Amino acid sequence: MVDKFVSSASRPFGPSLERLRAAGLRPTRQRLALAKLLFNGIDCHISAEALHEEAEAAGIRVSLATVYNTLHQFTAVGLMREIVVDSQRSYFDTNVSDHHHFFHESTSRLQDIPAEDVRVARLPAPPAGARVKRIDVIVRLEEKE
Amino acid sequence: MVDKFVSSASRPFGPSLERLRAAGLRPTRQRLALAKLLFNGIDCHISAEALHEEAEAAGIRVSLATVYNTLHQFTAVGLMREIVVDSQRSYFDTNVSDHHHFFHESTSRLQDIPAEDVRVARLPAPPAGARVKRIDVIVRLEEKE
DNA sequence: GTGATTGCAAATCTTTTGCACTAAA
DNA sequence: TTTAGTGCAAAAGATTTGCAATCAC
Repeated sequence: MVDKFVSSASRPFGPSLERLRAAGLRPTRQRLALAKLLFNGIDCHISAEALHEEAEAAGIRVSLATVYNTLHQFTAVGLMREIVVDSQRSYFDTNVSDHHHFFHESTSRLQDIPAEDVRVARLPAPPAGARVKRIDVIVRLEEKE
Repeated sequence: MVDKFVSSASRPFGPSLERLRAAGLRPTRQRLALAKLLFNGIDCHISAEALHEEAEAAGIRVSLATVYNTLHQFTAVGLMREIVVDSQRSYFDTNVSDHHHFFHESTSRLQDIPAEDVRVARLPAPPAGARVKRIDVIVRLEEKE
């Protein structure tokens, strides 16, 4: 088995492999396959169930438990982040840069709002002993009539 | 906001009964008891499970299913609102005025931020066909050091 | 009385866990 | 070989549902 890819010129598995290696995650078949689905250059917001279905549709054999594990691992190492908009289901976002979201409640679809497009001003100081970890702005949308 | 207690002398069941009637909800024993726990003048953020425990501690006999029903009914008629901060558990807020939240992740505790203390500026226009239903700002806090 | 409301237990749904098995290093 | 990672099925929580019993009006 080839265990070293010396140059980026020959990347039979694409950049996903290096991405996982750089994050300290062992590049297993399942992680590589999911990474390829997720980090294809298009920012995506997805639930575990949806990713599992997408994987099956792509002919990738992964268990749902592994999809959950993988999404949480990717989140833990900063490759993704979790978005909390629905108390029944978790969504994960491949865009880890500072930004916010529109949430279409009727379709449960998420859409990015660049950080520059929102200014959160005059925020009171956090209570003593606490530090701001992140500010989430969720603009909930409903259908117009 | 506190003027509801002014003429409580003439209201044998307190303001809860009228509050329910005004909302078009039949004032059953369970709804009245939960309303009294919830609308005591202090804004509170609570989960269904926690309210159920609080009710039991107060000697009120209510099933958890009824607590869920009641919280959703109160929310539907505008007496409360749901706050989504944790994908595993729902929180309900007795403060239905426009405001935002600090969320202490280590303790799962919520704290109000008055609307005046946050300015969300330069928000892009919502996509066509959609209307802004609400803007939620959640300031996630972690413990310092 | 009549229809709304409740309790209870079972069902559902999402997410996690335990453990034997497989695969990366 | 050695240990991390995986699948599977079962478990765990949170929430909902179905239906007979009960309550408000």
